[in-house]
Amino acid sequence: MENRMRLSKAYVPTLKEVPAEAEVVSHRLLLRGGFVRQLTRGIYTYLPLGLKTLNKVADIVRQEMNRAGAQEILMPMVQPGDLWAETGRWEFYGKELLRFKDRADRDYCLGPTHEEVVTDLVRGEVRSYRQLPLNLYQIQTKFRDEIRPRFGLMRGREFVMKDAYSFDRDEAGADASYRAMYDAYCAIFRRLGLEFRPVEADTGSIGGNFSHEFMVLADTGEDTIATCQACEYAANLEKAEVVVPVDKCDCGHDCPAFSEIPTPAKHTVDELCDFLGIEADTLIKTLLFDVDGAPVAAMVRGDRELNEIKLKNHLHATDVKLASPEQVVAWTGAPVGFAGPVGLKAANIKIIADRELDFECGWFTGANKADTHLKNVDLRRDVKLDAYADLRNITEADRCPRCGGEVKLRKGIEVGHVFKLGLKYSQAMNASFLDENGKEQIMVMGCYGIGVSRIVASAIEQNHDADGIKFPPSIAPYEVALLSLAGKDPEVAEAADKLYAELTGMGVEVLYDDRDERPGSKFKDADLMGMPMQLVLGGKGLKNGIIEAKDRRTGEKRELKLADFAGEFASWRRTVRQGWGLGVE
RNA sequence: CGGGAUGUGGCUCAGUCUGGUAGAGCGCCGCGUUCGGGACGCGGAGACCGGAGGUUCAAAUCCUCUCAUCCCGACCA
Repeated sequence: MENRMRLSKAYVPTLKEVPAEAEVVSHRLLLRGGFVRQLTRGIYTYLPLGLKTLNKVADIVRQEMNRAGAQEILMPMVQPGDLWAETGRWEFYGKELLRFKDRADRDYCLGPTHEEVVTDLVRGEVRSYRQLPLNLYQIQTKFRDEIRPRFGLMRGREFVMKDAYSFDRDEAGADASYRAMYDAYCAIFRRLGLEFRPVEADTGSIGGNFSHEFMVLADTGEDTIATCQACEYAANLEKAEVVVPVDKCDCGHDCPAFSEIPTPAKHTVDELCDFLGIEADTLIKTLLFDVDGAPVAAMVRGDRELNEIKLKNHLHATDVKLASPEQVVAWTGAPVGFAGPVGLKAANIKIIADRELDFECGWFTGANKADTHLKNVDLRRDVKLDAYADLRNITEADRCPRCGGEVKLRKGIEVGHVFKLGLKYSQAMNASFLDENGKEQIMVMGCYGIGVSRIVASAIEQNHDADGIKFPPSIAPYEVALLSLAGKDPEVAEAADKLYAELTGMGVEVLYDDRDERPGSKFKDADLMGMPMQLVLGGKGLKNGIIEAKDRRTGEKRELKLADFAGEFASWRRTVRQGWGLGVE
């Protein structure tokens, strides 16, 4: 890879003003810094600087994947429809799958992921247990016709992804493959210089015992993760288990019989609390769901958030959606806002309560009657429940499910996901092999994704300031920005040229701002583009035999002696990299 | 898919309500003066105002349709 560039000759169109279409920070800075340009919604061109960074991320991913024993391949982006029919996904994948026909009217799609293609590849070639395990990966452009692409590179329709697929002879082998990928991912994100957390994640429709997401921590992230302050536990909010202290109940379940209270037009928890002068944690909210076509009432305390994923998993359901107002009327006999567990109308409606509701009584609930609620409800006494379950989101007031430590909620951006596929695809597509006994076995699969282009965006979301990007040294397009403030002074220009040559000779990647611009523009552009180290050579400095060095991350400046440039630079470089948690490579 | 908003030189915007034939700043080209945190002067190039149709003597402006882009939502009773 070319490791240097003169800015005077480079296609790096920086923008002084913020393009109107960009809302989030990474998108704005990528446009302003001349890294990308948008072609159409969710689809971007990578300009030289953007591509440089993208490739650096890809290289780190590639090196660690290879180190972990995976082998790189490149599969086609265009895939035949009948392959997708084999796994049933031609039917189920939905509109994210961009479909089209060729001249012979055959069905094709643009690959949003490659389980079908890779399984087809492997089933054709692998016959014996001796050929397993196998881990194949690629770094490739994916296309998903997202409902709503947004945030620039963060959620594009076309994006670069590393996807790996492992094939093992049995569960134990699959576990080992999974572990190897988990470790490789940790190594990757450490080398990228990003603050990240592997978190336990919901396995979604794929199923399987466990799955981890790799989250880059950033306040602008769309995901919420719960992390323990004491142990290693971290989980996606949708997965994080809530532990209820069992000694909490001291009410004796001896409250008086429930009775109706009039609550005219009080539909929401807030309205009800204001009206009755009570706290939200003394009432139960009852949410009605259409679960695979059947009615379900789910209850959580008034101040809690119901977690739909937990509900879905508890019921082993495939489709959970909030009931429509019509369904609510049909099932409860009351308009929306007055549902409660006592006397629910719908036949065979399932009633599920969050676990913590078991430890108190005297609840306020809806009465299944317009403008009416109940007080003094005791779930044990008054309701026939189908189950208690962990249904709500964890909060910072809860304790770690592993060690009881303090839990903090943080925002993150999902940049990697590892999970076990089991037999889902290998069975559907008959990817089998013969074991030692000559017996046919189905391969056990795993799949492992990293959003390469999303990493670029999330690195910026995590590391920026008002002036621009602060790239970690490992993925900055160039490690050093060398600014020549020569003006008309040929001596400075000459000295800067020499430094440029010297640095590249030392194997340092340099972006050399040799443009005929005023110093202010160069400073602004350098800060914007985010190279971690800035070297500024001006007339005064040259006279005094020094060059100014600025750490973009901290803003800290120091002066390096030109007489011992190589030595002083090397030591400064070490300092800067250490600040990023990186060694010298 | 529902809601909201916006399309005017490369970029950011004004002009639209109240029709009269297009403006500013930045950027770009030339010359000169400048040169350590986005300089200044003079001269210049660049837009059939997203597209189509309509109303009108006359449309960036009014009407209809359409295309594109952005934001919010598509779960908390």
